[in-house]
Amino acid sequence: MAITLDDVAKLAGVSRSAVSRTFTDGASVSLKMRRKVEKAASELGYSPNFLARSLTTRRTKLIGLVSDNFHNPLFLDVFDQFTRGLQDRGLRPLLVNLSVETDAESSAQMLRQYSVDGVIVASSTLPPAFSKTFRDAGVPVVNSFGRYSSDPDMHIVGIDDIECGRMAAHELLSRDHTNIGFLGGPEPATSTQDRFTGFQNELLRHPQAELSYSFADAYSFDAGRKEMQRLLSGASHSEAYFCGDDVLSIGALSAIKEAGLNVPSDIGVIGVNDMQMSGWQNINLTTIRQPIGQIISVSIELMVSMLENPHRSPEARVCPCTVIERGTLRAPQEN
Amino acid sequence: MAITLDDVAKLAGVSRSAVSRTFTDGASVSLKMRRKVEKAASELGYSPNFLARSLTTRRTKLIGLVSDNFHNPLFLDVFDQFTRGLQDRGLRPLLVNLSVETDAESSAQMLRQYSVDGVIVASSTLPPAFSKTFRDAGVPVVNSFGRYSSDPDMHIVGIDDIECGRMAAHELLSRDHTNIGFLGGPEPATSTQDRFTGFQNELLRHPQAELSYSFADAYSFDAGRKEMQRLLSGASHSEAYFCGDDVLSIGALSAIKEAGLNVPSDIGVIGVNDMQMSGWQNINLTTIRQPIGQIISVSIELMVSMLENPHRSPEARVCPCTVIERGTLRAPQEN
DNA sequence: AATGTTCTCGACACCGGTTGCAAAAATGTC
DNA sequence: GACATTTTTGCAACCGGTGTCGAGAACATT
Repeated sequence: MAITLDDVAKLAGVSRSAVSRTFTDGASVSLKMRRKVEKAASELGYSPNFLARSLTTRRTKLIGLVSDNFHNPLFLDVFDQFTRGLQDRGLRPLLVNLSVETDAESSAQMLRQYSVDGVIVASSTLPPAFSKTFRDAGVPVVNSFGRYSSDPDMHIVGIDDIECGRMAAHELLSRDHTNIGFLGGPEPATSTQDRFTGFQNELLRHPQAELSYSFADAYSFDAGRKEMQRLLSGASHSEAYFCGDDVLSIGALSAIKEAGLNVPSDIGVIGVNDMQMSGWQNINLTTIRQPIGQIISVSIELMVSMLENPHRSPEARVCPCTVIERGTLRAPQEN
Repeated sequence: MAITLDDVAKLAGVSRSAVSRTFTDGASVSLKMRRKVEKAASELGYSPNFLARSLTTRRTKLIGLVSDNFHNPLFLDVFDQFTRGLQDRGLRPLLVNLSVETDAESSAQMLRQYSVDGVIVASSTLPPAFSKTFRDAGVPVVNSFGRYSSDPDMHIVGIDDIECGRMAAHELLSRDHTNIGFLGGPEPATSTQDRFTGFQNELLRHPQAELSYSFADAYSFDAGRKEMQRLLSGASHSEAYFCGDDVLSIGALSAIKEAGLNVPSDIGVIGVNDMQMSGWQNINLTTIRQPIGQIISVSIELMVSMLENPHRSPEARVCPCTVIERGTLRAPQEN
């Protein structure tokens, strides 16, 4: 069924090499030859087999795209932008879903068996050990949405979660809130820990502020709602909350409304991410934007540069967050 | 860097074929030989190169997963389930994003260049011509979320949109609504047309019902909100709307609330899809569930069976929708 | 016209595997 | 123990390409 190099060579009456050359750029072929081959090729509808080619070139243009975030609406955008960005550069995403308890180790091996040129790990929760598997196997890897380190042992692109926590604290303080809550994501996640650290540090500089904190057990609507329900049913709750992420915030907002309380007059909420939905008028969440577009384009840029120079030394790139002021936090106090 | 068959053969002191055989199941190797090879292989950390293998076996286990729905939150679930389902069967999804004006034709060619074993087109909006490219090239293809046909020329899995429209009409009628609106998705989409047809047909059977209709220009929150705003600003609006999909419905709900109207007492809304978010307590959308889990597992099942028997004749499988009663439609009338 | 350069092309070995075939080894039978 | 039968093994060709190398063609130089 499939048309091969030989078929074209035969039809054009030239050598196999000649055909190969007209299809690899930078090869020396005369115009006459190229014409002849191209004519034969288009007659037969030939196009080269990438996989066979990869055997000798050692380049597949396949990039493993690994994630375990298939439940956070933010990641639909992430996948959209990654796939488009990779496609634009002629790279092909081989998608790996590590959501469920798939064996990470075997996924890593599988990606190597497919000779991927590189791997992008898009997750804030996958253990660094996973990414290191690839680095150790000599496969370029960049960890997107990973934890910043001043001395990274692989490429990392993400935000500064400590700074992010600090920003949130600053926003709440600037609105004269003193009784402040932290409703974090899953406690073991480094992003949760770092955001808490930054948040707490900033509050400590303001002795009038009182901090209470707790954690949801997932980044999900239900987890946010459940935890906020728990908080509201207690003896007292804080005036304003920094929630671990937008989807958690939206769950919390739902619980607040159900309890008959008003946002932002009774309780304020600020989230993180600024996913699409947060801007919807019926949600209108004040949040800290994680610049996913930038994170992704930087990740791809790093990947591409590693493909050219695999021994590029690891870099950690941090992308700046910005506060998106909407309707779930009262207006800042005038001074 | 990479360890090859030869390395293992040399270390084990056996032939290349012997090594190959121990790694392809169903091959005849003695236990002794297998042990020897496995020992050498694990010492070197060898695992076979799938791509090289595919050259002779003509099987890559690569499945092209093509979609243009990277903005509908429903599809995060879709990707989650597709990737997991494929992985579970040892297949690897090569993701293709056709959201933007990427040339569909060239994407199809690229997938063939990567020798994918099959292609799953997950979209209700991509033209059938695209899927046919693969069929004509002899590549198994299944069109998920495609339009039902009684005499399909390729595998199609989806819902019966006409029936879906009918169900929506039935629900609205059973609540004694007479002044009824259809707020459809993009007009050219076959799903929009079919749902409208079914909806209209059912209403025609009830002469007291009055139908007005219009279309949003995308399946998006903004489009739904904008269109509902337009409807509400007009001279009169309907009592209840069947919206083309959930995200459209949520946009419409937002507009309704902004206009100071109450759901479901002033206006009722019913959507289609039942995505995660529709069940969130602060949205609580009454909707017609599209059984995506079933659609996906059937799609994968069909794909797998085509891999075994490529000339299986095309089937159209329709999965049943169900009404999910929540809070955006008033209670049915008692009889 | 003779010589030197630069291009272009084909032969051939290779990439990392699989597989048909025949020889060799193991097993069964009497 | 001799022979037939089955199983296991290695050889070599092949999958669809790439890339090096040397020969010959084309062109330039004197």
